[in-house]
Amino acid sequence: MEFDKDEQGLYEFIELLFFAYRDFTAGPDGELMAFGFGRAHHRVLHFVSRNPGLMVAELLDILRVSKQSLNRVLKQLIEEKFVFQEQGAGDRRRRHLFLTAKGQELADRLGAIQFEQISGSLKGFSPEAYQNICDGLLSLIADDDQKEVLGRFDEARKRNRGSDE
Amino acid sequence: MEFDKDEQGLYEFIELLFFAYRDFTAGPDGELMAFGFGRAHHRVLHFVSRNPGLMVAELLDILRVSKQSLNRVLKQLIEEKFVFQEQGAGDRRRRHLFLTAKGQELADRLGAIQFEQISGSLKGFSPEAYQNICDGLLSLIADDDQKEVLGRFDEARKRNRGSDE
DNA sequence: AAACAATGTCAACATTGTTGACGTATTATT
DNA sequence: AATAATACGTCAACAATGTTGACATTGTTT
Repeated sequence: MEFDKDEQGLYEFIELLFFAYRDFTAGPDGELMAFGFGRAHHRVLHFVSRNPGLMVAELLDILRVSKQSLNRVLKQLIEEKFVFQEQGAGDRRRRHLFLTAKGQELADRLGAIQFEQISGSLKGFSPEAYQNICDGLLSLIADDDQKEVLGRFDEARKRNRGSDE
Repeated sequence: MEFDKDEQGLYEFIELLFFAYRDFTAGPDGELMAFGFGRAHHRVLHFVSRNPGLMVAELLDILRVSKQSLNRVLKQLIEEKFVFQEQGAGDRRRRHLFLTAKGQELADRLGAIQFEQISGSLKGFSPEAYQNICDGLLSLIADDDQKEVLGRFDEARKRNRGSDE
């Protein structure tokens, strides 16, 4: 049996996604503006925080923006010492990205804001319902990208195994 | 019983929402570019299509942008005859927005692209799981806005009752 | 008449995206 | 060793979309 795909319902789904994303991303804006940063900076902080040692090329693939566009915000984050680079051990062309203590602190603060939003919104949902939501969002991601996303989830979980629990 | 709110899971949720929105909104871009339009134009076409007779002030509240920003794209859509205005019957200061035949055609084409994306992604989900996803997205919307969103859903359903079925 | 409301408009500017061209290390290939 | 390819950085110009501030128009309310 399948979900009900009447036109009304699909239009409502589109709008729900729009409004949810609108309200969800608006949360950390205040904190970011205090540093003269925007959402582009937030995205970099987030993904470097979650994937320490991330290469520029990988970040470009995640964000799907041009390297010039990324470089503009990355440069600021490096100059202002929120992010630093390390030359690759094997291949020294590669630059691995990490957060400084200052960068990690900001990333964590932004994460905490979003944690509260999500927790507040989804409290009252059963684990099964929550799992359905996650599965649904994953399915909305382009097929080719789903593996990459899940792969990074695994790596992050491996990385944080033992240190958190 | 509640959903599992460990840090890993919440970070993953944030990223799922980011990637889902990224891939979902990218779909209609090609079609839009053919007309020299962008996502801002798409949003106007979508909400006017769904809420014929919508006023400018309401559209501003939906999109959460400045009137100057909205006016720029709205002006183009009106000049190029995708949208037209009608003076309010009671209060003649108000401008009610409607799509022309050309505008409706484009809006429908963009809608069809997104319908396919969603249907393709969510086929295989049970109606219950689908309902969980919709409920979850709704909950992510700011409390004050949820009523407005649901109110417009109701109006749209009333408007289309009888004409579709 | 005066105040208020809904909309439109002009101008200046910020953020974030784009493309094109070029430079610099570093690594891989021939 | 020479050449090509890779990973990254950078300069410049430009486009889309957001912002604020100021002001005009028109219509409604008091």
